[in-house]
Amino acid sequence: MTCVSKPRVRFAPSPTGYLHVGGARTALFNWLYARREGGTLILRIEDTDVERNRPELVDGILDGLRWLGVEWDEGPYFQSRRLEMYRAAAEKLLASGAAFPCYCKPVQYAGADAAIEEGEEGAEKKERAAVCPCREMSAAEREEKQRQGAPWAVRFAALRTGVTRFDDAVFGPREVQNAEIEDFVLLRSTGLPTYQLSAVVDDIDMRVTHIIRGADHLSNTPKQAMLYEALGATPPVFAHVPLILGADRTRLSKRHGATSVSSYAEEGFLPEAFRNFLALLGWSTGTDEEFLRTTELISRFSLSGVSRTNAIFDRAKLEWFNSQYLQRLTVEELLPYVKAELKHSGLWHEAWDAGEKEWFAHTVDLLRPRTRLLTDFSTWARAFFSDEFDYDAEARKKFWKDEKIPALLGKLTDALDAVAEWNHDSCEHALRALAEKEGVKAGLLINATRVAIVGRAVAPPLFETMVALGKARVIERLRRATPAAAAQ
RNA sequence: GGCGCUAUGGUGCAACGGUUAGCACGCGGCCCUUUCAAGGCCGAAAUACGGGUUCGAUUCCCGUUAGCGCUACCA
Repeated sequence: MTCVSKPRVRFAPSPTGYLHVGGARTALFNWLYARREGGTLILRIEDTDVERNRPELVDGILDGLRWLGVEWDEGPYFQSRRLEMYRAAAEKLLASGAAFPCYCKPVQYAGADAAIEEGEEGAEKKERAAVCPCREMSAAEREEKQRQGAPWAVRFAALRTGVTRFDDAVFGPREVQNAEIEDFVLLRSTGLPTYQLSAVVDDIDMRVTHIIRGADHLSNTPKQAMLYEALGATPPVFAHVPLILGADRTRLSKRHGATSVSSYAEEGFLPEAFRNFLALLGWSTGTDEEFLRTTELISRFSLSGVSRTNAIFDRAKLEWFNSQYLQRLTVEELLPYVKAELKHSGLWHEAWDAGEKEWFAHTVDLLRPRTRLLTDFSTWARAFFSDEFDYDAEARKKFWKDEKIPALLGKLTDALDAVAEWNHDSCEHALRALAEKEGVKAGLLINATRVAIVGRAVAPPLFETMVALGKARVIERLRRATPAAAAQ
């Protein structure tokens, strides 16, 4: 038996924006793989683009990962603090002839294609020869350029013949004609490395064994394979995962609404539900199973189950997963999330963590079958946690329509006030007896009462609601609602 | 433009040469019912197109089309 060393994987975001769902899914796959294989997850911040880099966003990305439950074992490392390494690598390549100094002007790119399509004046995409002219420059010419102090970058001398191969755990063995690969830049004229260089140097230095990343990097992987070769290192296993697209099949962006992980946290999604949903975007167990808790996700995860087709982010399904978790978690598991939600909306009372702990757990349990998002606890279920709530206009219109309602509510108040032992059955008995005596259907009174005590048409079954609220509250709210009903 | 990847209902996934093409979300209907959910049952809905290979193609090969990606001194 050969002893296979534990895999080392990494998630390497660049701080040019928040943590979006695509990055989150990549991070999740890396984490699942590391946990499944008993390996190590490294977090690396790729902040080598001084133009687009926004250091203040790093904390947000870290927070997003923490919320997601993706825990890294090493890092975060910052590429901006490892610049010497990249320079040394570039010099090594320069010395070996695998790279050369380039004095060309940077080619215009940003938005060039789009600008041309829009018929923009003067927009022109400049074509660069696959082989940079500087590559053939004589030593004398170079000296001349150096003496003039011309800015220069380090460019990789891509192989011109033959093929470059690498294996992808998802897409299979790949083979690319070297003639297709251009002389790409390794070190900018500013001395900062490009992605190609810094990623490879770091992955070698950090002994990364599996690179699990978005399929947008698939086309550039041959370049990196060449770099590994030139640097005298063995390439790791590559595993490119399909991209996540918006409903219009284009790459997810701000236009598609919420795309940041933090926005889902704020909207009231449970991290575990989000993980379950995200894991199934581009991966499956190979069976029909879908409801997979995190421990199952970890034990079932495998690179061979990763799909090769881009997936569209379906919010409706995410919401379904959330409602499932809201219902299937144990109350104990759910409580901390509800507590955080109520705290966030200013409805939290410390007593619910002390003397009224049981009441709180019971109420959450009562409410949860009707919740889809955590925020439901502080929006439609507000009346269970606060005396300050309003009467929903639609609900009043629908259930306080009958002119007998105000009188009935008044009589019900008296009947309930007379109830000695406040429980489900005594409340039900009092209400049904009144309905029968008044010759109205119980449903009429039930629905009107629900609106009166919680302000809306949607709530758990009435008598359970009454017990949860307690006698004093119910009586007080009925007295408050009766005139409002009369005004209806 | 060049190079590459992909292609099963509206969406996410199954079926990895032989199934009445399965599951889930969403959608429609019914049941349950005290509102609204949840739950149960039923239903509509797919192998992009054209050629091969094969006794037999969703599955293998080629082409077309479409989508996406890369083609930057972005990552």
